[in-house]
Amino acid sequence: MDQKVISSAVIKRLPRYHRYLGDLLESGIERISSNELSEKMNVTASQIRQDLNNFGGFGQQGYGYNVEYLYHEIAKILGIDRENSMIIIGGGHFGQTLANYSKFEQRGFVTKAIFDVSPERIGESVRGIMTYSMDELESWLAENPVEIAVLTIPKQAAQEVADRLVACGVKAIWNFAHLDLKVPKGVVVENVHLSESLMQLSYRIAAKKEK
Amino acid sequence: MDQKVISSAVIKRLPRYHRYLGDLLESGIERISSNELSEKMNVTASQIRQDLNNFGGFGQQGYGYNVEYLYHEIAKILGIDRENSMIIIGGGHFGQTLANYSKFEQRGFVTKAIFDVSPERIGESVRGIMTYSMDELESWLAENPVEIAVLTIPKQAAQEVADRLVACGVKAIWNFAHLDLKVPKGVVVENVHLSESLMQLSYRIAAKKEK
DNA sequence: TGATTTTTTTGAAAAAACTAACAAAAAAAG
DNA sequence: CTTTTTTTGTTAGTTTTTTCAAAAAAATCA
Repeated sequence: MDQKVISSAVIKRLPRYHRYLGDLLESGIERISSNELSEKMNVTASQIRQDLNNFGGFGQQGYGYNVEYLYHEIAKILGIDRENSMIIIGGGHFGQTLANYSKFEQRGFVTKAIFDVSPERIGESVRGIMTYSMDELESWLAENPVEIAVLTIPKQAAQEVADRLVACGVKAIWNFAHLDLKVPKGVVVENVHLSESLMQLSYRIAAKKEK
Repeated sequence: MDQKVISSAVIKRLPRYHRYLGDLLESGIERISSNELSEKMNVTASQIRQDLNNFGGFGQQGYGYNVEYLYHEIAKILGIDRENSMIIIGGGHFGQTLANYSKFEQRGFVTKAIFDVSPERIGESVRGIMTYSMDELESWLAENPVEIAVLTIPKQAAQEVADRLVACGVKAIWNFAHLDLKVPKGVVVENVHLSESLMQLSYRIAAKKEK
């Protein structure tokens, strides 16, 4: 029923609000006004208020926002107030690094398994997370449905694997492969293209030199 | 002299154009019109033409764009037509993974050294890239200036290290630490906040369920 | 209680991003 | 060599996003 579409510009800012509120929470600050927060975060107070009001009124006139409450409300909006289970496809350096990264777990993103094609990796485990053969993908997922599949495989294999994941009912892909995946409507893909990020940095270096 | 400021929305799209042109080049296609490209990339032809025209007229009426020429021109704009040297600060899993990733090298991003605080890592090497002590950072950089420093350290240490890097003349930081770095004007920072990316994915999963 | 603070909410203005349209140039066709 | 077609470069128009302003409401604080 909550049919209003929130612009992606707003969504992108939410995790940052959440982070700052987490920092405030840690330093024991109980309340904050949009004005104070705007100074810390270097955005306008108006934008903070408007962003938050997309989801409801979390503040109180004359008081501001309760840090802990707002922190948890944003977590709810972001869907990180519950467990999100993940599998990692691709047990190479990158996949293992992500499996190793315990910060994700603290946010509720729990990696359940790693899948890989190469026989020597199968059976290995990282922090207790087992590596299975890609052949077992379908049967494993049938028994253990997950929210998110993380793709850390070469782009040549990525589309085919994505198709298999979608066929197994996976509805969200965190894609590190350097291509644009084609998925049916209803499946969400979030891309992390590191080389593109690096190129943007490079552009800004180059652009500065020209001046 | 080239004082026109290009919007970051345009910059973000350039690497993607470059990638598609690279694919076309590999499949031996010599020319392409903005219309054909727009179909492949799922953007409007108008946007492609306008984006490119920010940097000059690379096409020809009645012909379209020469794939190879445009590919190299975009590379020039992005500053990836030359070597960009990097150091990685933080020799943990993530730092090592990035050092291992040879794709960056193919694009001209060459990692020269890794720096770390923990004694057991110092002296280790990844693909011939040596790990040095953080104590050696200043002296090493004095001898070997680099374009880009990659920060893959915990956020607690990140600002202090960034300050040291800036003091050594580093002008660009690729930041994986989960905080907003404060740097003087003239230093560029490109953030990769993986947990924020994951949260955006999580939001989209949660938002879909509500319908 | 009454003055003050600060959000909520609305509306409008300004800026940014995107799309559509078209003249001009080149290529292709006849 | 002329005409038609293609397709860019560029301008104008539209939509989206952001910023700004201000009234109303609610809570705080003295």
